[in-house]
Order: sequence, then C-alpha cells, then structure tokens
Amino acid sequence: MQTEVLAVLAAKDCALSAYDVIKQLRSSYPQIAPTTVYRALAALTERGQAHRLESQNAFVACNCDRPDHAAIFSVCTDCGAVDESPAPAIVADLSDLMKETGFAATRHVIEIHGLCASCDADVPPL
Amino acid sequence: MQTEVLAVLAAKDCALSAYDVIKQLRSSYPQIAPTTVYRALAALTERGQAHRLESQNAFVACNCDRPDHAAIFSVCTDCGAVDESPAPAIVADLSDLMKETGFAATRHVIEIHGLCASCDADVPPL
DNA sequence: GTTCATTACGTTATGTTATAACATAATGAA
DNA sequence: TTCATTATGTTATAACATAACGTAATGAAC
Repeated sequence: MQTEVLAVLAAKDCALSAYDVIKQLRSSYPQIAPTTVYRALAALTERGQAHRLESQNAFVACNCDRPDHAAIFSVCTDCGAVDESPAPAIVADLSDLMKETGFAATRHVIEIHGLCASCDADVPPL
Repeated sequence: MQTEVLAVLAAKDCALSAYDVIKQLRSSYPQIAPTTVYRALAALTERGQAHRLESQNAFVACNCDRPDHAAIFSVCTDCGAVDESPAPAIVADLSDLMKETGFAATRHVIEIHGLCASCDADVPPL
C-alpha cells in the first residue's frame, strides 16, 4: 500500500491531500478507507520518502537524493507546483539562531509560497 | 469580536485552534459559531495581529513590535509554547535562494519544532 | 430623516482533514 | 503448530474549515 500511495504522489508535481490519494486509489482498491492511506503516509513520511506540506495539509513524494535531511519547499500559489530544495546552510542557520535562546530544534517546517518561474512569466508586467 | 478573539489568543503562550477559541468565548457568547471566529481570525491574520501556525492548524497572537514582517516560529513539542522571532536576514536568504530558480516568494512559513529552553532542561541528560 | 451601501455577525448546513477503537488476515520465526 | 508481528479492513467519530444565506447596526448622501 505504501508503494501504491507513493506512486500516486510521485505522479504529480503538486501536493495531494490524503483524500485526493484515496480518490486515485479507489479504482484499484474500491474499499480503501482513510485510515489505510494515513497509515501509509505516516510510514512514508517517517522514512522520508514523502513529506507532509503543513501549509496545505497535503503530501508530496520526496524527490531529492538524500531523503534524510530537512528540506525547503516552494509552493506555487498559482499552479500548485511544489519544489523541494535541500538547503543545509539555511537550516543550520535557523537551528543556530534558535539555539541562542536555548531552543533545541528537531524538525524544520519551511514552506515558501509564491509564483514559480513559469507562472511568474505569465503575469503581465506592471 | 476581533478584539475578543485576539484577547483569548494573547492570554496563552501556545497556539490555540479556532475551536479552542470558540470554547473560551462560549461563556460570554453562548451562540458563537465557527464562522464568526474564523472571520475574526482571518481579519487578524490579514492585518498581522495574529498568525496562523500551519503545522498546528492553530493561531497565536503576534507578539512582536512590527506586525508586518515575516517571522519564524519556534514550537515546543513538549509544552506547546510558541515563540516568534523576527529574522529578516534568514528570510531574505530564503527569498534569494528561491529567486535563483526563478521563484518569486511572497509568503514564508517557517516553523521550527523542538524543545524550548525550559523543557530541554527537564530532559535528563543521556 | 429616509435611503442605501457597507460591515459585522448569526444560522444552518456541509465539506474536508484526521484519528480512535477494534477486527481480521497474512507472514514468518520459535 | 503456535504465537508474535505487521498490515490492512471496518466503523465511527473527532477536529478543522467554509458555503450560502439572512439580519441588524452603522453612517454617508441625498
């Protein structure tokens, strides 16, 4: 099931909600229930093969080589495309900044909203 | 109503869900409905007087001087305390990084999870 | 001072996201 | 064969969020 869910996520360049995934899988698994998909998503995100986009309540397949690191996501507000950038330097800066106040960071949620290159180009200049 | 909602948020150092706010306001406004609170929250976040914590589906009062800038939130996974840090340099770095790939950033969601100073101190050393 | 646009709020219903609690089946090690 | 483990199914419900429409208060324009 994890394989199936990951395949559905990987087929899109935008984030899918758990219920979007269910809709996709319904044809092959007519009886599929939310619990099943959430369980698969939990395992995949745990293992870093998928990520949860907190600002969208949705999920994307991991498309970087090293699935174990914190990543930065860009989310196009126009077309919904999501891109994952590894950015160890900035993540380290953030952890350091937090450490100044005694905060021990364990997980970074970094999601940047805006226009992707292609949608930005479509916007007529002022 | 916005004033009431903001007061409820400001009274806590952790994020409150919209429904938490409703529960608090129920005593003064027995008939209050989700719509009302969500409307107030939308106006407050729009104006920067409150922020939505995406990773919690919850809201906090803004407690910085300049309510108009992007902020970084730390969220204690133990006690739930939320802290807001202005960090223009890092936000600028992020925007610049994104710009390299042609992405025009408009909104930054930066939420760091971990242990706050006080909870970190409570954890017995290994 | 009545009209009318605007704004805020109420009411009802529903849509969307997520989990709890418990049952069943498949797998493989002892 | 037994039993522990893991995966999945089933049912129900909790938690988060918005749509669509109605009503009341406010204040500017005439």
